[in-house]
Amino acid sequence: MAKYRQIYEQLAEKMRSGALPAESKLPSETELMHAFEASRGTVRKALDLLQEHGYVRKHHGKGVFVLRRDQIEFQFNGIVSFSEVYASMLGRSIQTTVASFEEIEAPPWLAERMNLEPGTEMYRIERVRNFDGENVILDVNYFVKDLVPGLTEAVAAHSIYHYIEHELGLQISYAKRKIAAEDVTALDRVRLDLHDYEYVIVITNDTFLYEGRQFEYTESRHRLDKFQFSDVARR
Amino acid sequence: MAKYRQIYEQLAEKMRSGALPAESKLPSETELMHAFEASRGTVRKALDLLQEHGYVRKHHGKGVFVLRRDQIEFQFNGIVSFSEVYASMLGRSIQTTVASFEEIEAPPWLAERMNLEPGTEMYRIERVRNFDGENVILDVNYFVKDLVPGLTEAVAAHSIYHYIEHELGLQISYAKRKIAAEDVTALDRVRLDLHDYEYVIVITNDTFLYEGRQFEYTESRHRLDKFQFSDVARR
DNA sequence: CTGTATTTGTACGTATGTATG
DNA sequence: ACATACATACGTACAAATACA
Repeated sequence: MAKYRQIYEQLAEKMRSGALPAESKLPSETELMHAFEASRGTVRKALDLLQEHGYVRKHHGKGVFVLRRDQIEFQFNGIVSFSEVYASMLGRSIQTTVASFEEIEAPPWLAERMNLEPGTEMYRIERVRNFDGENVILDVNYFVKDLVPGLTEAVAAHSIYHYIEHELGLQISYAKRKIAAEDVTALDRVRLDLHDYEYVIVITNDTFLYEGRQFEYTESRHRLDKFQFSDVARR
Repeated sequence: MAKYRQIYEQLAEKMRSGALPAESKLPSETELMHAFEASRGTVRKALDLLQEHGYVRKHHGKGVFVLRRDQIEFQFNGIVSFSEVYASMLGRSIQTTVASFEEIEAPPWLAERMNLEPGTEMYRIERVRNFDGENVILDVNYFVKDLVPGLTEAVAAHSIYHYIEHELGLQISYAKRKIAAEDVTALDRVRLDLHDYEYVIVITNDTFLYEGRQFEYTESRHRLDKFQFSDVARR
């Protein structure tokens, strides 16, 4: 692992364990240089990463300060699937059914979007989230088969992310999300209890591994009235 | 402005204008060094920023490639005000008009939400964003007068965040945001060109100063078809 | 398949600027 | 005025991934 990542990990671990408590000031860059036997640029790169990930805040001329932990954890929620976050927010349970589970070759639009070879083998999964007796969310997942081998319908019914991280031991790095309203499609009408709604809120999700390779593309399609998203942003 | 930011701006502008089209490869770091008369580290810092903001994707050993970038997009990495997001999007006509500017006492629902004394003095501002000749976004801002003194209609027409940070020197710390669809209100019908849309996407925003005091509550109401939100979630 | 050139990634060292106390 | 701490910028060297002859 790169040196600046090692420094990042060690400092992050100290913050999580409480050895570096919230509100406290980190040692200066010069001190960290000596402590880790690294150049200042390398130390700075680790600190930049910590700030980007919400662990610390740098103040020109003052120092680097540890942020409160609750905000960090909130950030962690961000990468988990929306339906799960949504469920925990409402304190109710959502029932998931796997509506479709296929192995396909990547269609051209997806291959281009994910920067894959045409014809790459993929899993395509449709899952419906039922809340209070109504189907309100449709998740369509595409996974690269090579990167996420051994996916089954049983896993899909449980938690795919848990499988990826704990069973396969893959490290998820980041996800790009986009939220927008779209016209209802024929598939939406089949899978969801739409009533008279003509639009759905669509969350597209491109998820990347630590090495920067994209292993997933997902569309999460929500009925308008059952959609809610919240987060905390920092300067 | 820092040199790496200038390089960032110039490259970003070329991508927005199409001089550097999507999918194309940027000149190598060495070429950019000579073109901008900068060191490689400086060029790299600009490229890192471009990647962080979703303009490009760097590929080890291959090069740096321009990503697709469609319609109106909210780049929500951190707290960003409207004019900051769209300042860069010149060439597409976006105009802001202040539709209403009042000094009021905090209504009960707001006092409770912001944890204020009943009757706290506030500014209430309505601003309409016109995109390609249509009014598509309505912002309703509430500011605590004591914390943001001297706000005027002229400031509101320009950039309130710029005023708060640079003129008043206040430190914004974090913002809680929520996004949901809501029924169109009478006010929406007055201010926006809604066509037949019966719903708007509403982003509510509670913004806090560094000491933890809330100074702002804002509702940003978007016409369905002109709403897009994107961000990057990291582990 | 093999070496070579190209391109980005990491790391180090140094110098100077800017904000804070 | 002075010291401290972070920000920017330059230069150099080597490693790692990729492309190509």
